[in-house]
Amino acid sequence: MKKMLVVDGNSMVNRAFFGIRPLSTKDGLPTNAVFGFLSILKKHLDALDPDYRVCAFDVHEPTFRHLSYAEYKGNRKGMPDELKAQMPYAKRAAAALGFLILECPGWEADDVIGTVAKRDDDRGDIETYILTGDRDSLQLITPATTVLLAKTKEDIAFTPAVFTETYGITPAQFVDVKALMGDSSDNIPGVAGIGEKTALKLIAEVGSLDALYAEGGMEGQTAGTVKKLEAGRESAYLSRDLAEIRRNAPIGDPEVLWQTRPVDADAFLALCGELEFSEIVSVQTALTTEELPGLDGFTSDTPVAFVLSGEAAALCPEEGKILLIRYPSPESVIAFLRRVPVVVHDFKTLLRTLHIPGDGIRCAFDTMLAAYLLNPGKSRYLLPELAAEYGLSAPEDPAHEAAAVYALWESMGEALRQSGEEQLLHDIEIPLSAVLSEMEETGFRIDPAGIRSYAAELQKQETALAESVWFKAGHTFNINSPKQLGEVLFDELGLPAGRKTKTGWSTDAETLEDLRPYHDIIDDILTYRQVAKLRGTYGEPLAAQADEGGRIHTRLNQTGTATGRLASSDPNLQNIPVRGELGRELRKFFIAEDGYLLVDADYSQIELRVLAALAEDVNMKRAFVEGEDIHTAVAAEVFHVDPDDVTPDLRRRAKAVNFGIVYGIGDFSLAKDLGITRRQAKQYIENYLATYSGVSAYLDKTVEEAKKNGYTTTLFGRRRNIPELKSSNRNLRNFGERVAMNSPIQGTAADVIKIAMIRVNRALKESGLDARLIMQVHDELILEAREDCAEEAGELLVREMERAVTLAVPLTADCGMGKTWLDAK
DNA sequence: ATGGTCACG
DNA sequence: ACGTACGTGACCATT
Repeated sequence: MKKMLVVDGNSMVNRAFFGIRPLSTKDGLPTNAVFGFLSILKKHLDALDPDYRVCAFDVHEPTFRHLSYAEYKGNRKGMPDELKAQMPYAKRAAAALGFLILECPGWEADDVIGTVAKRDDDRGDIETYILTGDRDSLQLITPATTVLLAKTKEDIAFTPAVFTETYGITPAQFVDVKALMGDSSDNIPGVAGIGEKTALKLIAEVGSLDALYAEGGMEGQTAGTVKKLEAGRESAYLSRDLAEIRRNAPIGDPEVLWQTRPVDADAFLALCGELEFSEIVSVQTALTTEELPGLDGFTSDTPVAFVLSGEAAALCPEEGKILLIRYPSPESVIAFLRRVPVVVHDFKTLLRTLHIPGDGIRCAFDTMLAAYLLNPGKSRYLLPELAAEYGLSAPEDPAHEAAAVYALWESMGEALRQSGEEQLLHDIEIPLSAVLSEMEETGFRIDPAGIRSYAAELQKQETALAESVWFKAGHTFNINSPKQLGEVLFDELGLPAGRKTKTGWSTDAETLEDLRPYHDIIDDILTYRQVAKLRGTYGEPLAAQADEGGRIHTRLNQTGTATGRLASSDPNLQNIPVRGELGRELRKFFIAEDGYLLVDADYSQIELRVLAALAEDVNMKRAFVEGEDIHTAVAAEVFHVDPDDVTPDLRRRAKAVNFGIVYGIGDFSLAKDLGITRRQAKQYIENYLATYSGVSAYLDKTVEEAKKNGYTTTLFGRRRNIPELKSSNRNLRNFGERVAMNSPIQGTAADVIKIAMIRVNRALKESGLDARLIMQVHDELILEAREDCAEEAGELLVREMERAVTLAVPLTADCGMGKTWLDAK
């Protein structure tokens, strides 16, 4: 759906005139109405971001088609000269902001607006928003037309539901109410003696003016009311004609309404100059020339707090000085960013908004990334909330946001020095944010048609499986509902129930696996689940998110995890199936551009290598230095066998132990994972910790320090607060201990690949190879490289990943390439 | 909005 | 006696 904003120009300029204290240029030209009108337009453009913009004006002073000029003058004061003088400027202002100006001689602005709204409604694919201060327009409300009624304090958005809630009638009935109650300001007589209350009550009860005046329509009304109605019948019908907004004004070619009009920065600038809106003009000039007038001592190496929001940019070069630029052209913003270092909140989004790479743009500080480093446990890092945390008042417009960013820069910079994370911000997170912006912008090509046919095949299987399940259950039910599924399995079929969840019996795959021997419905349910998951999560939704070029642009969230990892969303490309046969097929549809190849490299055992390095465990380091297979080496040690005698099963067990160590092991979970007794699991762990005593000592030390400090740190100083360690709840405390063991390992690995990404990106640009980074999956990086560059790009990729940091153990990366993600891995 | 389930590292 | 491996995001059903 497209959106259109239709503004009642006279009504809004009028409100601005009376609502804003007098202003004028030094020559005496009044400007307050234009200034206020601009603010109103800007506010609504920001809030609504409409595709089409129309502003209707009365051609002359409001006239009333049933009154002579003398009568009109008698009832309404003329427009003050101070307001009249501003009308041409108001029209120029609206035009500069991309509004189509509509004026229709002999027709009121209301009629023009009604006509526009009707044409939008007839087209059927436009949401229309009418901005006016005049309640008459409420009759124009439809499901697709909302009236934004301007009030002194706030606007009310009248949809049909809101209108009916407020008045007890439908928008279409409003004219009939007006016919009865009249409107003195519009010289609509109505029925003498009938006011708003009675009129609303009558129409709500009877339905319409016609019904009221029909045979028996006044039954049940008081004698007095009936008498007034009878006497005012003719006046009522005349009033209805007057009150009804006409929707056939000659406004010309309808297509003209549905054209998008860019903001005309030059015209806007010229207008602001004439009206001496100096604040706006001086800064606008600053962005388009080499100088920033009015900023003493401003050099181009001193960072300025910068906020780009909607259709305004704001600067704060020093405390107490804020500058607002309305509607700067993207070119001028980009030129500015190339000249002056900036302090921002969310650098990546700034780059994405402007669709530019980060090269040549100096980001001196990012308050969002700083806030994340100081406390990575939060779910969001919104500027107003951050400001509140640091005792600043809530910024309500871009200019004050810039002021808040500036103030936060000072206090957070200090906090970051205190926590030792300053380097992390400047050397890793900020440079990385520019890399992520480019990756998001580039996207990952998929084969939407391929995915759709894959999804259609899954759909067939899903339907067949559901029917089989229903047949075996004896009736249909929603297999996707754990509640209904539980009832079928455990109540009706009498299968033995296992674990409980908060809401009922568990039906997860692990539980169902144990039930396989009892009933052949289980097999179908498990397969159904698998197929439904693939179709529902990775089928149609993924295909639908591709752009015209077949590329999907995931969001790589840099502040989404407590450990320092990235998170991918909309869609999540970090959990595309790979483990299962059927799911892995999906990777065939993740492809390279024609003439290009995907180059995929992943770190080998990065978390265990990081653990060996952090723990300085000689035994484990030796295994990696000598290039041993770590799971085999651990199996040999823990199970006391010769490395040559390690069977695949022993290796599998050792692998599970290794995972357990990284996650903060417990014998219970290891036992469950391996299907062995708790006693045996305990023995495995003891053997492990005895063999790798450095790891054992390291984990103890890490937990101890975390308890003392309240946080853990990675090799590069990234912190994670762990308040759970102080909990009186033992489960929570245990959880805190596991987190303390895991976070430095997972977090350091995250630091390493982030450094690698920055290096890979830089090296690729310097090499001149036609290759670009397109995805990261925690220990894996994916490039898209032109076929003749792929080999070299792959070598570069592996080299930069392996050399990203120097640890006490070597880092190795394995590389593959192919047309599809499946082939490349 | 929350919980259950399941996809990934 | 108790609960029980780290980190994510999407979908569906239910409230």
